Amino acid sequence: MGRRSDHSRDELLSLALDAAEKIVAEEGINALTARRVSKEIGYSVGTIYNLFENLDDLSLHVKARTLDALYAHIKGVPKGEDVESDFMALNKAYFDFLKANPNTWGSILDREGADGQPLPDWYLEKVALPFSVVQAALMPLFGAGEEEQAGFAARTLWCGVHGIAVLGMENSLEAVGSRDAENMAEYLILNFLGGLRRV
Amino acid sequence: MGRRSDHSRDELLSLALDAAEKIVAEEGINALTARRVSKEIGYSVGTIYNLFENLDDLSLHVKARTLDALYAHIKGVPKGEDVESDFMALNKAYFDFLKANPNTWGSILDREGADGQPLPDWYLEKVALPFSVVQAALMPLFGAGEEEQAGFAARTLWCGVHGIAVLGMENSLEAVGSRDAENMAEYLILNFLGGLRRV
DNA sequence: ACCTGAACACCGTTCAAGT
DNA sequence: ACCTGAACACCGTTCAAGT
Repeated sequence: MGRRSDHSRDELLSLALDAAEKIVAEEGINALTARRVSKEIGYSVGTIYNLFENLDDLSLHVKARTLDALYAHIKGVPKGEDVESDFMALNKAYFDFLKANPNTWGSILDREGADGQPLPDWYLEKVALPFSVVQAALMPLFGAGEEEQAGFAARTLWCGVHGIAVLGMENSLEAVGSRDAENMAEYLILNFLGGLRRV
Repeated sequence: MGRRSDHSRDELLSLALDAAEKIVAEEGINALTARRVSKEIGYSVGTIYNLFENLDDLSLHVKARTLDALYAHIKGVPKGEDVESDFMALNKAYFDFLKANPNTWGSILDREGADGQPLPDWYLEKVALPFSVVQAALMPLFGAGEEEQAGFAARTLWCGVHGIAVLGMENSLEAVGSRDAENMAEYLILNFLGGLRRV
């Protein structure tokens, strides 16, 4: 036994997260186990617990990577004058991302505190970033100084889109009578924007 | 060992589902295990597999009970002339139900086919019932013969509300900057209805 | 015909023991 | 200081053996 020093702590973290990300991408979140990751990187189980608090912590870091990738993917979406078209572009970028990462997505925003623990701050900040993109796209419908209201609208709208996306990417939208989640999301967005414009 | 005939098959099903429902209500879906249920009803693990295909099947039956209860809870909500107030009442009934059954709710509409299996028909029918209530409440905004379009709108809107509810009932709406899921749902509904009226 | 429980192949997590 | 792997207390699922 004993130290190996084959890898620095940072390298080990990278190795473990790469392996975990791959497992989730290929086989879904349920295939992610500490033992499996340890085997994949050629270290013992104990080492995983040296790197992460527990399995929840490990999976939180995998999700954080996905949030980073999502933010990178949507923040560059070009914007024009027309709020409606901007949102359609945003919606498309969002669904493109989900389709490219169906397993990795899934339960990103879902329950974390299986143990009732609140989510750590560094994670909450990552969750907030994609919402800030939506908020920015919504600002043309709000006056200067109404950022807070726009933020509320952004969270409302995108939680709704997320609900549709989650039910759509998993198979249960069939349960609900449609397989076209992306169209439903567009319909939700357009009517929501219509309602905002109506005032 | 051998048969005991203490209970008929139907009684056994009832006992098992009652026990399972209680476990989920008190400790969440993750506490539901075949061994635990068997212990609770005083039979061996094997008997659980005599009653249900597997743990997924058991949990699907628990969720089905929850859907029955939800439908019973919202189908009697009184309706007036005003679509907006009808929907506020519906929204309140929905959230009252979720608050009363936080653990039991959770992942009702979520991923079933962990194994990739499609959901069974008897379950899909139970999922559809609550949506039919929403569709009915939406009909004043649609012409006669537009049932299908109203159905699409109902699924869109309520998937959105569900998304907000799921993120709100679990703790992750804090991740999103608000703890008032019910208000967000109302805001989503009112603007969506506003958009529909705008045509 | 039903019910049991040992058996198999897994888990998450800990921690004494090694280098 | 790091890494190991046996140990503990669990899992889901199966199926020969009992009544």
